[in-house]
Amino acid sequence: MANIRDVATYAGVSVSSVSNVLNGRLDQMSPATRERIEQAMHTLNYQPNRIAQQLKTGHVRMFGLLVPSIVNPSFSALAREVDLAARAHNYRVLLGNTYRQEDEERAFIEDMFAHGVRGIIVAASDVRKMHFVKAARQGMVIINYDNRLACNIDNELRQFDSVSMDNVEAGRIAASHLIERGCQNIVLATEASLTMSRSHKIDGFHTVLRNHQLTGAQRVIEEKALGGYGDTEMTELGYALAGRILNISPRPDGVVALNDAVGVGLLAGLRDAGVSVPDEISVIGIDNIPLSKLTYPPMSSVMPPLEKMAPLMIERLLQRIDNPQLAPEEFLFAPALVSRESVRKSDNG
Amino acid sequence: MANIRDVATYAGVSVSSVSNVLNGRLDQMSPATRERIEQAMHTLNYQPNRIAQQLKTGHVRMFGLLVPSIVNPSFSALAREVDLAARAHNYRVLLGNTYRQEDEERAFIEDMFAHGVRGIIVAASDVRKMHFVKAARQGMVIINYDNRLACNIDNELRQFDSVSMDNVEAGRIAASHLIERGCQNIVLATEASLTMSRSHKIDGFHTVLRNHQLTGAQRVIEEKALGGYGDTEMTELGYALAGRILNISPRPDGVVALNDAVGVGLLAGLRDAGVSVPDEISVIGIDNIPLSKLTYPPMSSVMPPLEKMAPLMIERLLQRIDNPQLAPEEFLFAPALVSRESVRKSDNG
DNA sequence: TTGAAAGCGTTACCAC
DNA sequence: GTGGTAACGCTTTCAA
Repeated sequence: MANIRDVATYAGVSVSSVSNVLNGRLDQMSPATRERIEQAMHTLNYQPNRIAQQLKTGHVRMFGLLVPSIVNPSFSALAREVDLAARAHNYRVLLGNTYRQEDEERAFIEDMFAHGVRGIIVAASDVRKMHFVKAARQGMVIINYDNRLACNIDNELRQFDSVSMDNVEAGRIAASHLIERGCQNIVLATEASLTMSRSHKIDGFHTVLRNHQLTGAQRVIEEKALGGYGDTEMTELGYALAGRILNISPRPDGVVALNDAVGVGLLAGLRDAGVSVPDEISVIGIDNIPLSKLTYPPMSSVMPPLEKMAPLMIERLLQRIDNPQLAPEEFLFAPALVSRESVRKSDNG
Repeated sequence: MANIRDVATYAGVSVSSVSNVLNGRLDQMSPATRERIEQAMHTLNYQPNRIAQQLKTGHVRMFGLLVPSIVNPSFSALAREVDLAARAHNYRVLLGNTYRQEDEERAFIEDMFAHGVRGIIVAASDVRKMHFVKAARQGMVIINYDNRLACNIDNELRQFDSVSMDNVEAGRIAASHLIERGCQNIVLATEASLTMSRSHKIDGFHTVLRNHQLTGAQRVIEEKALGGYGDTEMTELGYALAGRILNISPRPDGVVALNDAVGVGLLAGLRDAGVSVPDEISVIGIDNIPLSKLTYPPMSSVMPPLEKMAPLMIERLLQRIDNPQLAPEEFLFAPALVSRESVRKSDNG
């Protein structure tokens, strides 16, 4: 493989001139030289060595993407969009599956440093953990996707950008949709352990309840997921919750699932119990994974605008690497309703 | 960040001694020196700079993984296993989504070269394409997953390892299972365009037909997928095929889907047509994606042993990078039946 | 057992 | 406009 020196020799110029065309400093040479150099690059099939470039400049065109598990459809969708957005800037993405294990996360961060990666996107992990904070202090630009950041954290102390769907709004949209379609007795089905995004969704749900004076009974039905980060635990949880919900009296006529995986389980559980969706109970999920359009009935959901969020994350990564002084910010994206067939039609529709 | 020189200075030794402990050449120094150096590394929190190492040695501890789309569950499962296997050797995985576009594939390969990556796994793409062949010639070690390699290619000419499930066997297992459970009139549902893995599956299917004298009628039902590499096109295809199959007379009582995505669509199509699975028609898929256990009824399938295949691929990558003379080989893995509830119970069960 | 020094392929600064 | 050259952080060879 030809290197910069070969090109220089072939074109009869100095290495620095070649480097100049490589870096777009075209004002520093005559068109003729430039022509000659480009010619040489072409005939020698020259590809600049990124590693050497990097050793000089200190960075690679790569970002890290840390996800709990790429097999989780929400995260593979994220990975795809992030990859696409990164590609648009000629960056590649390094994948890390951590299963939320701290040591895997730590190892990932160390590797990113060692490889000269300057920015990473951390999905659905508590970014306040020591290793993230330390990494940020050492100059790693970190963006937190699906915020688990306390929203009231002191702005001065904020170290990370945070990009997420407005989960309060998502909870609100889901609940309102059920009510608009005529549900009178709705509940929310969730995993028991609280994360920021989960409590935001629950907040949104409660807002709607309040506006419609639907208080009173226990309306948040929760269950602890079984251990292990199996890829179907959320679904199994949803299945279990279906039974719980059917035992409530009076029986709910609508349920919002904290996420689509739970919703899919719910659908299965209700079906096995012989309850018809949406005739007897309406179900709506949150997250809109591809699977949701394939369930029976196709499940309505609330969708994060991933194809906008991923480009923003990449944009911010780029900007903050370029200018480390830039203060981290919090970005909230408005979710949208995706109406399919798991929610009853309006009485007057 | 401390560098090797800082460590050397701090420990009062030369850079080369530090390099020696870094590279495990412990026989070349007194235990005392070694001790001192390790001490220094620790107190300075030294992390060797991989980029610099790489510039010298010429390679990074990274592999590339080229997939059509990470959102496709078969490939996210692959990505997970490959990542895991790579991690076990302290390698990281660079992801490339190509949607089977040639220019994306080419760009990916170029990037891999530029970043010093020495080995890539190419999933489900025709590896005989010029850019792969060229890359191999230039020293990139390529492993082809889910073989689209002509199996009768001259061994002398083989440039790539090929690792895949034995697709003939997979087709055979699926068809036999239907027949053992009492189906008398089985068909295979597939996308129309032929790939190696598809025709192997069809071969296996035909073998069974022959053994049971079930020849005669048209038994391979195919349909062209609509363009675009949407992530649900296979499923929509399956949905369409359901209608076609119900029109066959006499109506089939069992169908093997070329892959699980098609199978899921088939299930949906049959359900919407009011046909009960497995009572009226049995369905079995091939590939065993996580989704298949969540369908209604949970879909039986034939499973590639990914958790064995991924480590082998990494192993081979490592070996062939280490020893470029090593001849490429073809590895075939025996698939296994995953019996769920979309196939009728035996008459005598 | 240790150290000095020559690269690896680039970039960037400074002379010419 | 162009060219020379010192880094960047490491590995490796060779001499001490």
